[in-house]
Amino acid sequence: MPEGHTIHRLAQDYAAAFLGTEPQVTSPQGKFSDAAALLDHAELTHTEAHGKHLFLGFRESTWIHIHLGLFGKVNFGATPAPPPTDTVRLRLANNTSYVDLRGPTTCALITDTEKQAIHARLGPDPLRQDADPTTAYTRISRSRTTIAALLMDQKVIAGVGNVYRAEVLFRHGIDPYRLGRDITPTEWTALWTDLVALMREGVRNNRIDTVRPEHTPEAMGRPPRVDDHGGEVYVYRRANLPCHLCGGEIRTADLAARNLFWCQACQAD
DNA sequence: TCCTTATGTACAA
DNA sequence: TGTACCTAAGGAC
Repeated sequence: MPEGHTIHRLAQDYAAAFLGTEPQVTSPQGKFSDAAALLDHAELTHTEAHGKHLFLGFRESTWIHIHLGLFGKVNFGATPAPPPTDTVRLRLANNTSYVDLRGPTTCALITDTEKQAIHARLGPDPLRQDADPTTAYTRISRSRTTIAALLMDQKVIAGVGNVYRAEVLFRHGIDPYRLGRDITPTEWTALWTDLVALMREGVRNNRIDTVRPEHTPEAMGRPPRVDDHGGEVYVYRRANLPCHLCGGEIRTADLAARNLFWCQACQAD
């Protein structure tokens, strides 16, 4: 489930299992073998996330840059580690834990300078202490692009993906096709504040829940969710189903090659 | 067994 | 805007 909350959770989980230890580093699949050999039994000294980018720091100087893309998955376990399957790009293993990375879009050895360049091209991340939401609003308020597209643009704001995009716009009654320049400062403050809260909860629970307590299935007297993405949501992947609030049909459309979901009645300008 | 789909991004034209 | 890339699960046959 790779949106920003997943990556921040992974940074915590990698740290909990491996920080301060000198794990065996291997690439059973082979695509990362050379780099793995360089880091084998080096101390893991840092883990960090910015948006959907994960950084594992070794020996205070060298980083593994990981981006899960759409398909990447990470699996932690206790030793003894089972024999790796042939899709494991990266495995760390110490005396107590192992972790396997499969299918990442990026898994590369980078320097501190290269890492700085990645931070520089990413927008503020609601899950980071150093995030400044006004830099995002500066871009949004000048843009003729839709707010739905802007929220997915990692240069504008880092870590929001298709689920948080759809859900936060619903929670604030904002039409996804509204242009960035028509989003008021008040609306942006509310969106950002809500993203901080939702994504923090996402890290804590390792899943995305966006439905307010008063709108849960129990509170509304409707059947529990049937979707399998893991959390309780208002509109994401609920095309043609009734809106939890107004009963209208949830709409879906293609926007920049991604599926957009929204309730036309609840999200009118 | 094949086909579709997915919470993402980069690059070519 | 289209396409390529990486993997695995679920559903249609």
